[in-house]
Amino acid sequence: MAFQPRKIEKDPAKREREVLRFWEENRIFERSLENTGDKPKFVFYEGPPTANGTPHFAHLLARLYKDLFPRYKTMRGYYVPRKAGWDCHGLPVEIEVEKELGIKSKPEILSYGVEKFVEKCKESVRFYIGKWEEMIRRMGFWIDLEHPYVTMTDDYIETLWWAIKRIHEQGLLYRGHKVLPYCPRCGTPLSSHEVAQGYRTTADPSVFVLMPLVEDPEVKVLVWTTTPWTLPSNVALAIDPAAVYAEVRFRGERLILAVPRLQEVLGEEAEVLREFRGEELLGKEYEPLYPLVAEQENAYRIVGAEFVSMEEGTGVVHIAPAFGEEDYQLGKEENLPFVQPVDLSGKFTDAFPLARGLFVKEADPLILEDLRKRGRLFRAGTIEHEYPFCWRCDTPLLYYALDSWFIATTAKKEEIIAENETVEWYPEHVGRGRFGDFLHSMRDWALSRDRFWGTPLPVWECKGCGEMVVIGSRAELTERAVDPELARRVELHRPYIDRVKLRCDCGGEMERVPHVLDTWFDSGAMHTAQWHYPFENRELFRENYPADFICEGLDQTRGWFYTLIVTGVLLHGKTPYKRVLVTGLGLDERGQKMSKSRGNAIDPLPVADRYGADAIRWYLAAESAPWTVRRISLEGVRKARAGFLETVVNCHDFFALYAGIDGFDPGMPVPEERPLLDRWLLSRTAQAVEEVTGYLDAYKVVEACRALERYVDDLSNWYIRLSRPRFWGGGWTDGKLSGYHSLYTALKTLAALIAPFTPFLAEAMWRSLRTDADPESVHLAPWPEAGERDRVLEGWMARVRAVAELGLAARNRAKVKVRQPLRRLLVRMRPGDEAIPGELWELAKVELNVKEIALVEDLDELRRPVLSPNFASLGPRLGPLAPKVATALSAADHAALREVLEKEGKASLRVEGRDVELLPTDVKVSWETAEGFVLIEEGDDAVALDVRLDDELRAEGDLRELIHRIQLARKEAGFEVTDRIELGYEGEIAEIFRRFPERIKGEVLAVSLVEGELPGAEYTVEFSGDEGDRRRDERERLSTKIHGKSGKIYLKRVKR
RNA sequence: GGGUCCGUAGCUCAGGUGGUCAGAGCGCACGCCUGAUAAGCGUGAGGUCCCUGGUUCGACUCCAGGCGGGCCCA
Repeated sequence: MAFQPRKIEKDPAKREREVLRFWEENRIFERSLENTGDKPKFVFYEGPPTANGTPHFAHLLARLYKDLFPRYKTMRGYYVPRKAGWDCHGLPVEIEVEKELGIKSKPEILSYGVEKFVEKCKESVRFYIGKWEEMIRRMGFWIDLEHPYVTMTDDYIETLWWAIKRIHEQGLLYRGHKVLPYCPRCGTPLSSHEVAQGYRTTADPSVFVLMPLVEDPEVKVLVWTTTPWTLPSNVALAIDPAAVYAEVRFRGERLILAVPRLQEVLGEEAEVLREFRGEELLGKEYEPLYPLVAEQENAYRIVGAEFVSMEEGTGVVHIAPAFGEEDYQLGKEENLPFVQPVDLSGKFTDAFPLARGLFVKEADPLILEDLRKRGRLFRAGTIEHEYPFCWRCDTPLLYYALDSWFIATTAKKEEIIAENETVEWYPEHVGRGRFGDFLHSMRDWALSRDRFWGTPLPVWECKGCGEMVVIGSRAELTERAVDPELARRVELHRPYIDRVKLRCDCGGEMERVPHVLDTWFDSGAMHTAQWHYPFENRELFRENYPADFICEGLDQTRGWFYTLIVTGVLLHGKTPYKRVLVTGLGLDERGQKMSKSRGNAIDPLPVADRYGADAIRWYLAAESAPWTVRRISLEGVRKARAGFLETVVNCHDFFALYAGIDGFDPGMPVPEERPLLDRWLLSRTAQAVEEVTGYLDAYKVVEACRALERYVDDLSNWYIRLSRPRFWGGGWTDGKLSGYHSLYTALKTLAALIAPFTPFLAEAMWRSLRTDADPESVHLAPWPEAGERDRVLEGWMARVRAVAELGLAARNRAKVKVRQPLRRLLVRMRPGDEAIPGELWELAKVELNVKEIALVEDLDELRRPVLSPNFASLGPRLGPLAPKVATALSAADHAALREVLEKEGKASLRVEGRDVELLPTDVKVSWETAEGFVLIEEGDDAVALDVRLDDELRAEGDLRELIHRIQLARKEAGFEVTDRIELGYEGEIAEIFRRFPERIKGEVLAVSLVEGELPGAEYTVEFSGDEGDRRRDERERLSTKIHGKSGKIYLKRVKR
């Protein structure tokens, strides 16, 4: 097939859909994996999206890097398998289904039917997986969606069971209590984000009670609480051992409380009897309010705790382990008894007869009244504070110790921390700081949930003897099942699995405990469960553990990053990931966190169709570091396209246009001698390859993007801009051929370099540029090797370009159009300038449209200093003489005076017959450039442009203007760039035609010039308008006079 | 309350180890170019580099404190 580059489709949606179709029809992704199967592995783990909502823009962030690096590594010759994954279980899924069914509590689910409910959950999950797949495909994210791991499959669950059993075998699985915010009406604990939704200000009791010390009942410890109903469950008092406490006399009573609380609680009335440190109180016993714990020597004593606050209460905290997280922890540390006279519906049980059957909050008055009667109530009032309510039913939440299963992660804490030290974190501070800190403050993992849709906890218990067994596989289940046939077939979800009973050694029957697993365990164990290890794929697992690279949002610190490393260390003794790239949060344009519930989520698909997935990808990659908080703006996406992407397309299309016209083929011989401009481009291209490669190896995406932007700018605004004339001429020259080869190499390299970032555009370019010898897809191509650099040439070119820019600035200042040729540009020499070849200066000459560039030692001849008096200095020193000095100064020889001042540090000036000493500070120096020059100085660089015109220059200026107009006319007439024309002219402009007939014919592809009207002209322009007037449209500008000359031209295409 | 990140032109953001680093892109204004052309280029205006101290010959850059914002956790 002949080499045939073609212009790139401008509509991004259309372009990208074509590329998607190409990828699909030719199985490019699959083949990129097949081709690299024997290469070293670069292992990637997919953090599974929770399939309970539609993906939005903020989700793209991590996704982008999860695609970019695998693509890059693949091109670098690694094998990068990418198994997709879906996180299917969990409360969010249940809530989504509850909404759909219009129900909102556990009892309602039970009456709806757990089986039907669970089936609804599956349906919901499948629906959202479809939504995610659509987004992933459209954005060009390559991941194996055909063979994902799906956490709700029996195979996946079986591995999780195996994992639980392994953990149990290490003695790390135990049953305990966890205090959770709990809704007694719904019968379920709430997750933290649910609790956060339900906080509001409410009035609660504010109660002070008296706790007499056993050693001296006249002395009473003062204790404060806002939940009187927890007082019956009190088992201890906590104080801060380091704080100062006091015994005071107050209205005849002797009370103990913390000194910092004294004023607020008791006011001025209290008389301090003595002060002492809290530690003195440790171990003292007190008389309980309600002795629900009999004969327990551990209860009703004073203990120390870190959390005791001096901001509220009395500095003595009432401890009820059943009803507070801190209380519970303290209870465990101090081995306190656990008293829970409240059932799961929030009502007092027989254990507390006084309020039996009453809802706890309703029992408050009863308890207070009882305490008052017994003289134990010191004071009772109310307080307004923030308290959480159930977001579904508005019941006040209770902090309640629930029966729960734990993994003793703290037993492996040091090992986990040590493993984390080996992980490369980007940015580093997340690993050391946020994540490191979190590991140090590790608690045991509360593993179980009282819900329906999750991986069932594989623990069976005997109703008879209480024996417990952990099941680690389906085989084991079948072996012990009362009904092996059922066990062999049963789906491992609730409610199905709960029908499986096991035989107990005692002869009794075992039933499964009702819990399901925290969903984080599901995704956290994906490193193993994705392979259904150890039941299958043992080899695959070994080859793919640990991952070289994972990438997720910062919010996964306590989520996936944590659960992965915990399960990894517990199951395999080693971190499951070597390298983590953390992405920041996605905010909307106003800086609000983007989320479905806020209603500010942006759907990526319409944006992709409007600007292109590439534009979104480039915007996200180039805008700022992965881990920064991003305000996501559609305007930014638009600009990414308008800026970088369009420029790349234009560069390519320029090549495609001319290479097509000339029939260039990459197989053509490369000329021996190549212009310096081309050699520069090749060196510059090598530099770009080096930079982008280096940055990507260091996971510096923004820097890589910036390097690409600089390169494309050089390519477009320097190389192509200067090379255009080479491609215009007909026929083949070495220069033209070399130009095509150079540009071709640059573009093809560029296509490869941008492939990980903007895979669609890269592919479109590659498909246009590839030859039969190249891979079909840029994503099957190897990463470019950096060619040889010529740093000397790079330096020269940088210098020449800087001079050209200064020259253009000078033209700008002089308000002389580039179209008007000028005589010369003077350049103040810098060391090394003399070595720069004329060929390079030639480029600047063309760019600046000057006849000559002259290097000179110094530009001072073209300017002279103007000294003006500095009265701030002269005035104070010379007083009335100052104005006279000023007058004398204006008549002096400024150049000479300045030289003396500079050399001697002072000078003398003749003023009214006597000499006055002048100091450098006495004058201000400004410069006046010689007539006819414009001088521009920037840092050490200086140039002077000679802007004087002579007849010859004017005539050439006229010529250039005329040619420009004729070209405009051709375009207006709708001619093709290759069309040859006949040209007629008349009027004042005729003199230009007569003076430069050949140059005009050559430039505008005219085969003949005719003075006078051209018969059969297709297009006519009359130059008659006033040039001074701006703000005209193109057509009007075209028809103004040419440097004051009017006239008329006629154009006609020549039939081929 | 603890941890952590951030606070630089109207907007989005860059600014290794302290000394032309006060920058880029976009926007705006004004020009230029025009055979890449519903593209391209240049110039300009605009900022107490959050505040206050400190270290230093010198701090946007280091230290301390504060203010404001985000996130995680209590």
